[in-house]
Amino acid sequence: MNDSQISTSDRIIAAAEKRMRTGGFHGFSFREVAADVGIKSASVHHHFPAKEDLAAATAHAYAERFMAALGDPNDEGQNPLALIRRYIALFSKAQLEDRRMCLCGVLASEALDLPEQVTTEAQRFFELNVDWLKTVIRRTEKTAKPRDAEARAKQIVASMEGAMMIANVTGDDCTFNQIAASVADGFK
Amino acid sequence: MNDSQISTSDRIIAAAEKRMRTGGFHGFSFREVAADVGIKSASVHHHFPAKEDLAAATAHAYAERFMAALGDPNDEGQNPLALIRRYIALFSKAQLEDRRMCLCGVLASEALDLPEQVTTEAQRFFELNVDWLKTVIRRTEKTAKPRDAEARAKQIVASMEGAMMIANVTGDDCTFNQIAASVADGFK
DNA sequence: GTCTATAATTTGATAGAC
DNA sequence: GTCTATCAAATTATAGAC
Repeated sequence: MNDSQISTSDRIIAAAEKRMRTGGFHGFSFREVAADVGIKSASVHHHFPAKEDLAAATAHAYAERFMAALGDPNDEGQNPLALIRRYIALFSKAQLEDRRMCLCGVLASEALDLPEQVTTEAQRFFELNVDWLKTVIRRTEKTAKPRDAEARAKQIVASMEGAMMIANVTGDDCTFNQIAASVADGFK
Repeated sequence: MNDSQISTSDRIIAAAEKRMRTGGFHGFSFREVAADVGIKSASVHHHFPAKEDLAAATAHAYAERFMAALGDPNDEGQNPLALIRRYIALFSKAQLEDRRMCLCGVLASEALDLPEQVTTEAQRFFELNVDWLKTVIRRTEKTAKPRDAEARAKQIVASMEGAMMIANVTGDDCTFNQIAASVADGFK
C-alpha cells in the first residue's frame, strides 16, 4: 500500500506522464523527471536508455490504463448508452481531476516532430478509442452501417480531445462541460 | 511580387509558424528559424528579443490571418450555412494543404508550460473562433437562446481541432474528412 | 540590420565506482 | 540499481564590429 511497493520504473513513468501532459515531449527533461522521483538522471537512463523509450513506454501505459478503465465494450451487463457516458466521464476525470491535457492528445499535436516509436503509441491510443466507441455505437443502432458507426466514433473522440485542448488553454471548466454535455446529448 | 518585398520580420514569422506547427513552442530553436530564413540567430533576436516574443507575434499573426479569411459573420450577402461551410473549409485547407497542425491547437495543448504572452494569444484565437461561430449560428436560428448558440459554436471548434489533431498523428485524410463532413451535416 | 564571437545554461547520454 | 563525474552538443541570449 505504500510507495515502496511501486517500482522505480512506474514512478518514473508517472512523473514523465505528468511532465509530458504539461509541456509535451520537447517540454520535459530527464533531470526534471529524476528530481520528481528523487533520483538522478543517470538512474532514469538505466530504466529507459533514451528519451524516446521513456516517452513511448509512458504513452503505452497511459493507453492501457485508459482502455482498462473503459472496460469491455461488448459487456452485456452494460447499457451501451451508459458506456458512452462512461467514455465522456473518463475525459472529464482527466480534465477536472488531473487538470492536464490528454497525454496522447499533446503527443498527437506534436506528432510530426516525434520519434517514430512515440508517434506509433499515440496512434494506437486513437485506434483503440475509435474501435471501442464503434463497437458500443453499433450496439445502440443495430441497423446502422459500420461506416456510420465509425464516423460517429471518430467525431466523439475529436470532440472530447478538442474540448480538453480548449479547457487546457482557457482554464475554463464551463466550456469543457458544455461540450461534454453536447456530445452526450447526441445519444439521447 | 518577389521575396524582397516581404519584410524579414514576416519571413521570420512564417518560418516560426511552420516550425511551431510541427514541434510546438519547445520544438523549435532560433537557429532553425534563422537557417530557414537565411540569416543568423542573432538577427532573429534583433527582430524578436526573446523566444516568447516571436511565438506570441506568430500566434497573433496566425489568428489575424484566420479571422480575415473568415470575413464578417454578419455579412448579409452571405448565407449563414455557407459561412459555416467556409469555417470548416478553412480547417480543411490548413490540414490538407499545409499538412500541419493548427498553430493555436499545438500551443493550446502545451499551454500549461508556455510563457503567459503566448498562452494569451492562443486563448484569443479560440475566443475569436467561438464568437464568430456564435454570431453565424444565431443567424441560422433566430429563436435560439444565446447560450445554445455558444454551446454549438464551442462544439464545432472542438470537433475541428480534434479532427486536425487526429489527422496529424495518423496522417489519414479520410478520418479528417469524415469528421468535417459530420460537423457540416449537423447544419443541414 | 546583419554579422562574429561568446557567455551561461541545459540537454541527452555514457563511463565507471560502489 | 544508484551514484558521481563528465562529455558533446544545443539552447537562449548578449556585446560589439561593420
